[in-house]
Amino acid sequence: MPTRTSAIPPSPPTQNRLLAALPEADYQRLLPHLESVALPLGWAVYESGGRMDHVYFPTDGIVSLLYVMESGDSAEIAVTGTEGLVGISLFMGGESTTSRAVVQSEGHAYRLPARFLRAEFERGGQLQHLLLRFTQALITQMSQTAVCNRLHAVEQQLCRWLLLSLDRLPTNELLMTQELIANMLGVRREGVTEAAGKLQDAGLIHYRRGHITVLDRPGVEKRVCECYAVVKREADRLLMH
Amino acid sequence: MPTRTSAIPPSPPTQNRLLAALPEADYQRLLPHLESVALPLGWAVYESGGRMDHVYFPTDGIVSLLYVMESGDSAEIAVTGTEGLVGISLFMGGESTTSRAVVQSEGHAYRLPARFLRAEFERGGQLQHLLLRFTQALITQMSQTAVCNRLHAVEQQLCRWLLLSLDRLPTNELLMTQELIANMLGVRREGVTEAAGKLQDAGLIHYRRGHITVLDRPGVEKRVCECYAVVKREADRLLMH
DNA sequence: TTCCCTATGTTCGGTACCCCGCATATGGGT
DNA sequence: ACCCATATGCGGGGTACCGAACATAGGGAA
Repeated sequence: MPTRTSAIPPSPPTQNRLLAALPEADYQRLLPHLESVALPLGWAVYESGGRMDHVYFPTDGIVSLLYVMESGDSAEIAVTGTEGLVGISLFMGGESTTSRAVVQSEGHAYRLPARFLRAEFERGGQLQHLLLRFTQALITQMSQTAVCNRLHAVEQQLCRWLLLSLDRLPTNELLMTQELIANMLGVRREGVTEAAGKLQDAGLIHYRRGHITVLDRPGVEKRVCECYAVVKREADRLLMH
Repeated sequence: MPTRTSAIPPSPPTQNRLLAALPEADYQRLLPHLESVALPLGWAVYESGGRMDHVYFPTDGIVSLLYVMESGDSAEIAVTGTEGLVGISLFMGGESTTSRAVVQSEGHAYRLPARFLRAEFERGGQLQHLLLRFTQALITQMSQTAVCNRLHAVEQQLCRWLLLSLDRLPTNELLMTQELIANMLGVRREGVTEAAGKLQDAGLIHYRRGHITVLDRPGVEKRVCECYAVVKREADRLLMH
């Protein structure tokens, strides 16, 4: 998994919005320490409770934060793409988290050694500011996931998931099986099949064996619960630079 | 609601574990700016999206963070007591959050003006460190709430809720109606009645009109899902001073 | 003490989702 | 071009929870 090279070519660090928002001086200080890495589909950027040596700033692709129960059941907690980073516990002070980070859509990232990030964070400037605001956006996403999991139907959650994914991709096509989506949403695969079938019947999406294409985004937005808008609006507010 | 004084007498600031963990110099600097306030049952410490002027460090009582949907349905996202504070968005940089903070069990807090907290946070010392570690513990709690809401039965969630509340109270008795618990858990009141009935039949708890007493805590711990232990362990790890 | 508000108990039908098993078919690899 | 791993479709039976409506009873206020 880690050796295979990705089909998508690497991008400059500034394609990550956090890195792009840094003042030039800060950016130049980080630059020599940024290492380009591929994010192959399915790769676990970090495991639950595991030691973390780097933070990852994606320049494309999507990383899911999810929790895996003892039983093997899992559920997604939040997603990150180019708007953020993976590894907040390194500057939050915990060194590890209870969740797992898995590449949901392949891409690339620039990674920074933990001690270096911490040193920069301690300076307390714009980088710290940006990282904390991103963390708050992530908190909003987690909160809304909790609420949505409790109160909304699978079909609405699928819509939310599709839109959150689309927001982090250059195309309107996702490479993703219904089985994997089920793992993310924490429901049975058949539940996803049924919900996706309804959306397809309504002409909103089209899917075939591991590919999902959103044909009518406004239509999906009409079916999604308010959770999507809450997360989106808050992310825009907090990450607007 | 805000004018009624609480039945419980105030406590020194150091009864809040974050304040107690501060180095003496930092604590002395904060002390003149700490203002004692009552946390009456049901009071909204802050509203969703509302302006926040203070952070609150509880010395007793419990504050719930919850989200209220457009429909009026609500669900709890996390709880805080003496181990933490209410108002993380003030130092995270967002100034407001999408959730609401409500006093679930009456008590007291010391509050600190926002600008003062920010100034102290910018110093980057132990206070910053403590606040960020607490925030990560809160993130763990939110994540686990999301997972638990998706995968576990109401009875298990009730057990989790009872234990998280007990951990923040000096007694084993909660003043709380089933209706309010239902709002927290995001389920119908009848669902709580049924789950609580089972626990009472098993001799684990006893309840009467707005009072719940946990008689057999180990018994409740045997019925709870793993979510409680995950949250507890992570909180202990992160907040151990 | 009495009254009445409100917390709790109970029931009924409906539905969304689960669990299990198996059928079908797609499309990448050889 | 073929094969086969695997993605998707479909069914039946079960259960947990919902929604609404109503009965009962506890206990604070007068």
